[in-house]
Amino acid sequence: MSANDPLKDTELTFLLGMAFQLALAEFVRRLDAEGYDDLRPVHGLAFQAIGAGGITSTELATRLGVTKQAAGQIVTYLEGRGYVRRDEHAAGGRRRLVVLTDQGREHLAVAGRTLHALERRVGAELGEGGVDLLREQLAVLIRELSEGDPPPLRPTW
Amino acid sequence: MSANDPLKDTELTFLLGMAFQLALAEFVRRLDAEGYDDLRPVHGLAFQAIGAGGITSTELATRLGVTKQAAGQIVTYLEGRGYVRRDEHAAGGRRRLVVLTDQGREHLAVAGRTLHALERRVGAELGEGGVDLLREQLAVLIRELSEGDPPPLRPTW
DNA sequence: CGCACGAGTAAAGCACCTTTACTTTTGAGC
DNA sequence: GCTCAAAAGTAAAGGTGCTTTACTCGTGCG
Repeated sequence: MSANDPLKDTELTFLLGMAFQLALAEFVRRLDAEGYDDLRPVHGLAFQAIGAGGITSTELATRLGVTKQAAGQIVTYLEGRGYVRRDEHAAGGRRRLVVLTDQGREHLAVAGRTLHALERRVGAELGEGGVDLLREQLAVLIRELSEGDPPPLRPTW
Repeated sequence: MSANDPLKDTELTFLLGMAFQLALAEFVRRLDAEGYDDLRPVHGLAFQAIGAGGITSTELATRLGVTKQAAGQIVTYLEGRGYVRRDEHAAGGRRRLVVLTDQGREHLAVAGRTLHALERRVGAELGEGGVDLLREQLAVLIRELSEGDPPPLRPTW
């Protein structure tokens, strides 16, 4: 019943954790190999959140589920590395719009390709429905537990 | 295509992360409500790893993917709280066998019930195949990315 | 009986986030 | 126009929890 497959006895919550950490570790490992060894996992989330349109530090903080000071530190780090820039914000005020530099956009593209390659690799092993079915199931779970808007993806437990 | 459902545009890796963190947060929230507010997520993993048979600190360290010092600190904390005990180890040496106390076993039982309730709640929302299909897909993903034995579930990214 | 090895412990270091406290800019109400 | 609350951002210290470095203890092998 169990001796031959420890995963059978592992709680769903922990299966999710293992799957996440393995996927993330593989993602970071590949990026390291591409020369992005100055970026931590949380930076990947930041890049996704900044995206094409830019974002304010405070909004980034919300998306990452951390304080705005922490978000500010992350932005400063990425700025120092040349991945992002603090521009004027159209809405004025004290606001600054954090946008990707060319280098940042390039990284985002590489990260996207890497994640998609990973997804394809996993999809090839999944049975019928493939990765789309898994995605849909995860979406159902997320909607059920978050009761509405997508939750922040915090860098620590 | 996307404006109405941000999850559609979210990378699989990050969906896994959100699902994991939501499930874990709900788990901890329920345990808090039951009076276990002295326990952090990593302790849940420790309880699972110690289980019925006990474990050594070093083995626990491996399972959690941390140093043995960190594992020792966790054990000391749980010991101080009355959840575990350091017994003699049958194999002798400097080894100590970390085992659950009655209080620890009770917590493990409560945690198990809580996780199963969570799993049922999610399962009710999932379509055909239900939670078993999701578990199997996650197992496939984990086996693919870990190439063999189940990976540690580290407390930080 | 000497010694390497593995378990465990101790203490300092450090990474990364939070807390507390402040400044700057805007806009709404009187 | 002036006041002031609200929100963005910044600064600096604090804290948690892990790692690093370095050690001790017990065993078994030669």
